[in-house]
Amino acid sequence: MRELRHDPPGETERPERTPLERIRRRILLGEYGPGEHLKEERLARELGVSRTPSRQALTMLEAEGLVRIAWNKGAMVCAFGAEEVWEIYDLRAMLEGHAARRAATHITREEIERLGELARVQEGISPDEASEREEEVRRLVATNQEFHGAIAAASRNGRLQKLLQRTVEVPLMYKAFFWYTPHERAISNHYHRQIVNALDQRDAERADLLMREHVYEGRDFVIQALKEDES
Amino acid sequence: MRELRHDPPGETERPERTPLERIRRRILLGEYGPGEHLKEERLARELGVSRTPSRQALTMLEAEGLVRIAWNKGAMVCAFGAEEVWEIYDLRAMLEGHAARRAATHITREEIERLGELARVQEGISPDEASEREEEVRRLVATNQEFHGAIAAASRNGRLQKLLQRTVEVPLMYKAFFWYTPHERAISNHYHRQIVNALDQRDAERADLLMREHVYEGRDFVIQALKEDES
DNA sequence: GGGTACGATTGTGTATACACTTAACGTTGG
DNA sequence: CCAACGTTAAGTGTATACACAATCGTACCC
Repeated sequence: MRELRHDPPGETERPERTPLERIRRRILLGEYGPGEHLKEERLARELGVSRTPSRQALTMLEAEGLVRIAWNKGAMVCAFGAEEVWEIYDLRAMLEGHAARRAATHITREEIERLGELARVQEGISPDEASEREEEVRRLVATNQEFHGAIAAASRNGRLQKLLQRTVEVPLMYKAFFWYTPHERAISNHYHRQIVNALDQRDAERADLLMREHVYEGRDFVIQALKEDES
Repeated sequence: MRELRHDPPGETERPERTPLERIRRRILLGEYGPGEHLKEERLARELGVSRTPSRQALTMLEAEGLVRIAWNKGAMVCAFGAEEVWEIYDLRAMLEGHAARRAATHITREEIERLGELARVQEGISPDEASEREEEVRRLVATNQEFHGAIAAASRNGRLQKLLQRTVEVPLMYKAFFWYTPHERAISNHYHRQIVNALDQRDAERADLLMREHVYEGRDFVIQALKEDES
């Protein structure tokens, strides 16, 4: 049963990500639903490792706020109610606004270029493309993440960057884009462009303002969709 | 060698805290200095457990930002330069200001009473008491922590509360209170009182403002002391 | 018939065993 | 003398073993 060499014969590199990343991904994609009990042994089996790394991954995921671990009971995927989602966006708006403010004074010209490019790319991802909706949303999420991630990086505050990663990554964010109508996408794209402009003009105050409002509008939309879903 | 019962004979309860708490405490108290390599086996020995829990504690401490773990190299206690401490206080001011702002609308009368009491207690802890300086500072830190913790709790945002815990505890490594002169203590106490007043009057804007300034002044002092220490 | 106590099952918490990596040191050849 | 290499010691990463806790079902007693 036990593998003497950790790599199975014929598979020299490790193309798969770490257990942590794989479990996180499954949670964010909804493969492990809210409230689901994540048993260490099952995870270990599914990832092809032993309980030790799977357990460690769960520990890290708890620190990230994606699962809750109760003593002698194990880990369960966090379920967020409307109230809690509101709070998370509240935090996110503040943190990301602050990041944008700092970015205005620290960001380089190349980074601004990149942000502009990302904004344009995202505008180019429209429903009338020939791709599947699933794939389209996936690209939308990826582009959006890189945009916001780049601003976090430009804040030049490593801790803020980490905090943001952990605050922004919530399962709902993935679903949110599914619900976006062309109108909402256009508005979102508008804010992205305006934010790039503000950064380009080194206008910290306005970058902060725009980012906060951008996040707030995202919140409004998610909350609304959530409440419709609950009722 | 192996203990069949986890409690050694004669020691029925477990008065000591979990490995995580104990290691964290030692880091914050400076028993494990900045940059020190925390080897899993040594920690395990010192805590009287095996490598498994000690390793898990280190994983959590990394999530808290007190320790950095490099692959196949292990954990080392984070060392913060003046630049990084500045950034941490930057975050703390924003987060704690936000918490105060939210607290102004959510806090109960009993909590306000408690805050007032804590402020008074802290004012009562003065150098001319008959206690030792070590003990005096310990009580100062405890009271101060409870004050700020109570406001975080009153923000009614669990996530914000957790973020604050992790952001606030870092500067404690620098034992700022040891350096506080009577004058600085008086100023700090003044802000505490003013914050309680603002909360009592449900003045969110002012609570935010006061808290931010309070933190900024703490930062100035720590940074100054840090730079004098470096030179 | 229902509630309780007990046992079996399942799952977590911790200890230990072993593979693999890193680095530290000593050795040898230039 | 030093540089390159092999060897060894120390430390991390992972698998497995086993003790303990929780949970659930069942049988027994009232």
